Amino acid sequence: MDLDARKLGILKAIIDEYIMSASPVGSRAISKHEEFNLSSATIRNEMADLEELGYLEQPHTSAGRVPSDKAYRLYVDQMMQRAALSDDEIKLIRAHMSARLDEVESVMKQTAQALSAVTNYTAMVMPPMLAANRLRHIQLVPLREGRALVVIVTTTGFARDAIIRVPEDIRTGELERISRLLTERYYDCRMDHIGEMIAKEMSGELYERRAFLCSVMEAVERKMAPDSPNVQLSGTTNMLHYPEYSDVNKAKTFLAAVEGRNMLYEMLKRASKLEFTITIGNENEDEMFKDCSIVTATYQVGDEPLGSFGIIGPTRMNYGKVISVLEYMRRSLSEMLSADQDDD
Amino acid sequence: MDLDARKLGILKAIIDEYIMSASPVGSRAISKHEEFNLSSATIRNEMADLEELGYLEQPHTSAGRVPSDKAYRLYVDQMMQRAALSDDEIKLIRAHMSARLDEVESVMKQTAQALSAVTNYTAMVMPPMLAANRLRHIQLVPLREGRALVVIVTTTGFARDAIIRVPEDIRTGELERISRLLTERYYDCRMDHIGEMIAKEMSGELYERRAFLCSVMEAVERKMAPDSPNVQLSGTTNMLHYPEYSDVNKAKTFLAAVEGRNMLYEMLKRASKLEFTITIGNENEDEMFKDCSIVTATYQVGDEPLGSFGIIGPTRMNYGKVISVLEYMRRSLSEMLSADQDDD
DNA sequence: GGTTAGCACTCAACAAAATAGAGTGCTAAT
DNA sequence: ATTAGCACTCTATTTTGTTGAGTGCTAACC
Repeated sequence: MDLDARKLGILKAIIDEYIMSASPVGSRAISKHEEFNLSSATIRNEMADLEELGYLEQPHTSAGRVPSDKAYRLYVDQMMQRAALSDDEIKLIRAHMSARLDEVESVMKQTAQALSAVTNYTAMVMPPMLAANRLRHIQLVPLREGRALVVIVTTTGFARDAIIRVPEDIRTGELERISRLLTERYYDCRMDHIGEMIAKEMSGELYERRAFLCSVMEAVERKMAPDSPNVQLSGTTNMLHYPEYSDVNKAKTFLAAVEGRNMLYEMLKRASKLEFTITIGNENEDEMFKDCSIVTATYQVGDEPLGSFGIIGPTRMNYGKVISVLEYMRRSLSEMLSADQDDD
Repeated sequence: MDLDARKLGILKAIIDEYIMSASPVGSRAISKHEEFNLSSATIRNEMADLEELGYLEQPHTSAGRVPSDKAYRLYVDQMMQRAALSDDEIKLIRAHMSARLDEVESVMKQTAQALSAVTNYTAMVMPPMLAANRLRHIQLVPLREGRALVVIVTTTGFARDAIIRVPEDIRTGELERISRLLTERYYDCRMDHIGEMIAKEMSGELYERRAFLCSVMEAVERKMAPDSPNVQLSGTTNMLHYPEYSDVNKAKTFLAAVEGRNMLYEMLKRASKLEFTITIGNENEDEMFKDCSIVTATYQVGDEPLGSFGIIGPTRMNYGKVISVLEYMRRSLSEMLSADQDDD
């Protein structure tokens, strides 16, 4: 007994139906599909086979069938068709993204909002990893005694700042000189290489201040790396619409898992190595997400992946739509970041 | 019939009991309090009176009584005693605040987390309004054609940046000169006065660039103002622990209201004019929060209020504890911001 | 007068029993 | 290979009964 075309068709019909309705699909419902033109009894036999093959599950005898994770995997890999975005959906996304986008953080926020609004699932967006960006400007600003603010600007217009300690023997004037020297020397260098380069620096004024400069770069690097609390979340409560979460406890568990953000951050970081990922139910390592599916995409400038973003929903998720939306967003986000970041 | 001492005592007992148990309080439960030494029948009579006076409500005949918003108001104004923080609670707060606090945003985040962890309600923290801060340094950094990044640092060590448009006729060198001029001229001026001052500027190089400088200051001012998405939220899911929200729909409504943040932001902004505010149930203008109570406090540097933060919980909230916690946080936050913001 | 015991009454909450309906698996006929 | 038919299973829903906490009122009590 193997998966012939008819079984595949029936399986797809069941999955499509279940994604819509969220309740077990019976043989009668499928037998009504005209393209099969089979009686419910025949469908029943096929369903029994599909169950034996591990693609369907029965919540209890006398209930319809529910697709297994294995079935969703097959569906995603082979049978699913992408759902092109409707004009309304594109309009909805545009509406969310139309506000001023002069700051990366707000782009991330709006992206998350747009994603959750179109899909009705939970969206997460990881801010760009700036390691591959290049230095444009570095400025040390003296504050009160023994403290200074370091501001870094990259060629793509991202700025980060951090408060640092300044050794006693550095006078105010020198900070300005160091700023100029650093900017000059490391202009257009990859951010993640500068620290190393300074450590190796062998000559001139910079050499003498090496220890201080290393502490500066350490602070900067800490700020360049996106960290878990910076993951933008939106639509966490969307999940409460779905019958899967009509039980308050399930909802609580989900929301708590998501609120922590750490897991999500780890997942997104891992996912940023691939253009797209789809992880279904049990494929998720994390116990909390065993009955969720997570779809992610990566955004980039040129060939350099900057970060990733994704959707969390029930395994019974509208994969076709979600993937289309992510694809659309991936493109527009990448465009937005590599082209202008206008201020109005 | 008026509120004599005995009625007041009974009312307080009922409120205290209801805050603990969340279920309607019956006459027998109160008659067991030794300090009254009255039979349940007498209590029943008193309860009937209290109901007539509007302090108690009955979910249905044959259920106990539940305090009304009016009762909570009386309780908060006159009968409540503050609950001093236990050592454990202080330890818990410290644990949340001990991580590196080199960035204001992370202080806000941690404050929110600490608040929600100690109180088990939902916490919100509004970032500081920097209007009253004074300028330390301003730097214009050229990016690609026609764009620059402006970075502002205040005496208290806050930094903000924004991308701005630069007119064609300004050469790169001039940006540097303008930076120096601005820093020199407006050093130690209140942030919210600089824009005005520039507009009035009548002489020298700055006069010629007035239009450009105004656009710079406009961008800066936009960034200085905290906005609704920057309100830090924590413990939104805490509410799901309480029986008030065991119904998924109630939970959904609450979470949706809170996720928007706009309302919260508006409330916090209004509240930042007062040291403390307590708003109970119906006193909340917003329909969504008609069965919540909101307690806020303001943090400041010197006499200047910077922003405020607060707790949202069921009207049946442990007011004494919440107020103590907010008082503690208000003090430590104000200290933290006016003293050092160390980087380690 | 205030206080209290006593009692009939109310009502939500829970549990047990009855019913309906959707769906299955199997068998025998086509 | 397909299908009609039927007995069977099991959940979900409705119905009915039961319990217990709590009330309001009255009449007795101090």
